[in-house]
Amino acid sequence: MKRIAESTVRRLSIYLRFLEESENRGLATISSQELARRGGTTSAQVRKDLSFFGSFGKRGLGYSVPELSASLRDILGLRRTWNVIIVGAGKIGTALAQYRGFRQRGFIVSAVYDRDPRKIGTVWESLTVRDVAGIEKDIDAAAPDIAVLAVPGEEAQGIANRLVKAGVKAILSFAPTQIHTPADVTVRSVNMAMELEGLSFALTSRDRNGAEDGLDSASR
Amino acid sequence: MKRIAESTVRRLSIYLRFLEESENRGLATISSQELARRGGTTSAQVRKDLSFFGSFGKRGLGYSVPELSASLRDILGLRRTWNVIIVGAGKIGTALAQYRGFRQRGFIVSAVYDRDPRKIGTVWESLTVRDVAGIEKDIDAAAPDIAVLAVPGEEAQGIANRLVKAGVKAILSFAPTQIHTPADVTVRSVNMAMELEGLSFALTSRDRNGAEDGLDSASR
DNA sequence: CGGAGCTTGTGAATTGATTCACAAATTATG
DNA sequence: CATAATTTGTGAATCAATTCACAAGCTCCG
Ligand SMILES: NC(=O)c1ccc[n+]([C@@H]2O[C@H](COP(=O)([O-])OP(=O)(O)OC[C@H]3O[C@@H](n4cnc5c(N)ncnc54)[C@H](O)[C@@H]3O)[C@@H](O)[C@H]2O)c1
Ligand SMILES: NC(=O)c1ccc[n+]([C@@H]2O[C@H](COP(=O)([O-])OP(=O)(O)OC[C@H]3O[C@@H](n4cnc5c(N)ncnc54)[C@H](O)[C@@H]3O)[C@@H](O)[C@H]2O)c1
Repeated sequence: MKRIAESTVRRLSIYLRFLEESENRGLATISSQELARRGGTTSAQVRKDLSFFGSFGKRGLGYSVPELSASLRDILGLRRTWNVIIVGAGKIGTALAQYRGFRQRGFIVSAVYDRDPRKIGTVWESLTVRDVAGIEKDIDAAAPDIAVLAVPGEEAQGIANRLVKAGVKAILSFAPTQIHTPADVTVRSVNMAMELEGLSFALTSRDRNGAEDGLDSASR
Repeated sequence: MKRIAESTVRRLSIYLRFLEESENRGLATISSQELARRGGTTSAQVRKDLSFFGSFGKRGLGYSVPELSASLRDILGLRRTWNVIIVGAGKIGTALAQYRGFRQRGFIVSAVYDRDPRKIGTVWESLTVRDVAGIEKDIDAAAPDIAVLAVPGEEAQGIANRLVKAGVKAILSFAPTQIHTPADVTVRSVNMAMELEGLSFALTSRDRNGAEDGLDSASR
């Protein structure tokens, strides 16, 4: 099977979100053009993205909203639920653990870990913060699919190593440092400082170059 | 001036973070190779990225850590501080407002807004949550550089419109919806559900294709 | 039923990003 | 000081992603 670009996968997520919204509004069909308009891309891009996985539309008509929704959920692996653990019960870990958007899409937070004795044992909505010392044993027993890293930057690589050794194959990191893992472990990272620096760069270079040098109008 | 790719700017941020770490450890020089190893890329990529902005190294020796740090801060617009406001004093807005990493890099949160009367007026570390109704007046007076959007998805576009109208030129959104703005406003978005879906896709397609189809070993 | 009007799916062309590869510059060494 | 060992900076080549452009399929309407 062809290798799918990360940018394509990101767009599929965007299309799916808009499709679900359209589904709720009772819309029956949608064109690549409309999908593109809302997703900040072009209709050719939408069709090309979908074409990697098959042929989902009807010429002259567009795509059936419920069918394309279902196909995208299938492609993205969202027909099942995923068992997620969070390491680091700090400010960001807490926000994530309580975020309803995850559960709605099938990402079930099953455990939260920390190393601070003052946090271990505290309870948030049916989740008890556990001691990170026992994480390997827990991973062995429960085989979580995805681990979210919400520990300070200096700790992140060390925890990632432990997670990988214990068998975790997918990591979402919020640490502002690069995480290195073997090739069979997928890592995504969200680096908020980097995003702000991207804005700082854009604002600065806009000024430097005098006239507006307009980047995209829709967010990536 | 040449248009700089977003991927290049992201990598510059990564290089800078590692350079600052090296600076703290007292390292005097560093090679493109070492920078690449830590940043999860190649030495040619590092040199190419830097070459868009000038020539910073010494052949045979590498780059002076403090000089390259300073140049990158300059390029990224980090010699000044930036005035940041946060809209939405919920779970994620709270975490962000208290995050020390932002201030350390010169992003100063000057105000937080919400529309919930129970939240308006509450104080977090010297910041009082203000009523979003008055945000236009405040923007007029204080001209914040960057607005962080931490409101529910349904509210995000509406707030973005108000911000743009009031003159904001850079937005960092955490809403899981696409934000559309005129071309002279830069938007970055952090969509955590999308990141998890990317992991779901990777795990699923790995399974589907039997053998490992290894993506990158270093996070993007 | 036939033609006008859309819209998909997809090779081909184009644009963009990364990697290669090597001359030029510098340091280290004997 | 000459030679070996590094490492940068950058055109050229390659690889990847996006856009173009159009044949083919479907609907709708008279
Ligand atoms: N708070 C934010 O808004 C924000 C924004 C961007 C990035 N981040 C990043 O997210 C990470 C967490 O940030 P935070 O603000 O939540 O920090 P925090 O200090 O509030 O929380 C970190 C938590 O991790 C725990 N911890 C530390 N080492 C650990 C270990 N080895 N094992 C298990 N738990 C450990 C600490 O006890 C603490 O509870 C950091 O890397 C930070 O840079 C946070
Ligand atoms: N909590 C998380 O970990 C998390 C993770 C990913 C994404 N997000 C996204 O971040 C956003 C905020 O999430 P949250 O979990 O903090 O939600 P939340 O409900 O805790 O907070 C949202 C806040 O926005 C305020 N608000 C609503 N409409 C407003 C308006 N028009 N003007 C000003 N304030 C308004 C609400 O009063 C509330 O305080 C959402 O879009 C969510 O999808 C959150």
